[in-house]
Amino acid sequence: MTFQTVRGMRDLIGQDACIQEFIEANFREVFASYGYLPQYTPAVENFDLLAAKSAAGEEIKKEIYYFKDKGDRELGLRFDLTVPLGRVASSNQLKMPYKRYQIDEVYRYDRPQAKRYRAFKQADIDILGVKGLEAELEVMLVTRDCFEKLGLKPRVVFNSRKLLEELITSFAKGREIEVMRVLDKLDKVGETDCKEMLKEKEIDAGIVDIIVKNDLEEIKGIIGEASEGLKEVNDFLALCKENELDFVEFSSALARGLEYYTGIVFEIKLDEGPSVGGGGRYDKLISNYGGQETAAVGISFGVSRLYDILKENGFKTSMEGLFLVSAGVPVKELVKIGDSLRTKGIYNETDLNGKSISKGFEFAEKKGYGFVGIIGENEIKDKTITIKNLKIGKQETIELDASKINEFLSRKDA
RNA sequence: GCUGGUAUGGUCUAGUGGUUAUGAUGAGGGAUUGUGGUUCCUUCGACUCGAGUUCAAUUCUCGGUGCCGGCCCCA
Repeated sequence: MTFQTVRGMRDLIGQDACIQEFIEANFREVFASYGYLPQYTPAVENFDLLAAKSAAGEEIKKEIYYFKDKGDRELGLRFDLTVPLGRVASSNQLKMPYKRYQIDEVYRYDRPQAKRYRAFKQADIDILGVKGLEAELEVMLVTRDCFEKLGLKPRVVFNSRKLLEELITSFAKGREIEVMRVLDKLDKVGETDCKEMLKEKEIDAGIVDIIVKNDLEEIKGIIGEASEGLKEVNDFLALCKENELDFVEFSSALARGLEYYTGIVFEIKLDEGPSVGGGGRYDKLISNYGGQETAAVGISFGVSRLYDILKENGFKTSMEGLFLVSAGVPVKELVKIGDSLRTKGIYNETDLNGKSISKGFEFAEKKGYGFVGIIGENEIKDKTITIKNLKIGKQETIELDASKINEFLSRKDA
């Protein structure tokens, strides 16, 4: 009898876990370089918080993991990292602007499909207390840096919730949410089906033509020059241009599912597959949770999906440092040498089982080491170490000295 | 929540209404006691679960569950 992971959840083992760590480590570095601080919140929240109207909306409510504890309290697992942040911000006096990142697992009870899991990791950054579009801009800069670190080219499409709402209002007043849902699917189902869906709801399908053209001049003609949403979009486009963020583009079709957004919304895409991140401005969430009215912009990157993509691309992580094998000397001697190297900053792993040299090589290779250090009687006697570069097969016996070893390890070839 | 397909060791796979259910790969141990990803030996390890049909079910039927997709929704 063995046990499986629960539906829609998975283990990451060995090098697979290293790939995810690689993503997270790079993101942390980028976040830190902009002054974001880490934040931890529990996976379990009160159900009321998660289900609050201003947070989830009816659709995602169905996806909340819900349960009662032994004290009959109604609880749920977080479905994103923004709602917990909203709780934190509404119940603490944070120094503004407050910038934090959180890389954590979130849970959604939906049907597992391609790149869709019930437990998945997000890396989320948020800026609280900044009303200007500079917050949105910074979020784009962070996005650029994060994807660059992973060697991926993102495409960010954005829209303004305000603009979209104004536009829809002029076609179908009072049914904004419904129409938004349909338009959001434009990419997927195409123009004709989209119109068909609107006709079924007895809504003027003319809006689809406007959306497809994606022409801001034409939109201006409909919602008027004074439109707040329009200004927002134009200003943000100008900012992106100034900063050479050419991966950011306007799309009047983008809506996004979560209901807390109030301004600019983003979605991050790659050439293929579902989106790998998204976010936007949500200036009302914190006050809806009983806090002060607080401007807020955030974005989250889908770590689990990015993991899938790196994995599909054949990405491999490698082990830093050396794997130490013994050529006839007791393992405890190796442990001592390894220990002293480590205090000098050289990462190393000792073959604790003291297997044969050939087994040691095989093990090191499979685990992803680039170098094997061999210690035998000669090396002990001369205070040296023989290091072999596994990739090119060359080896050298050098002094047991941190700088000499580092020099060898940093040599790429020859 | 709706819907299609599928289910054999960790992974990939052969096969069958009836003896001990293939093969590969993998993992553990060993053969070569200072040089790897080669070879050889050895060990470990599977018919998704339940009900039904049947003398007999891994095999056929139905249902549950998982997995792979599509819709809804979404990172």
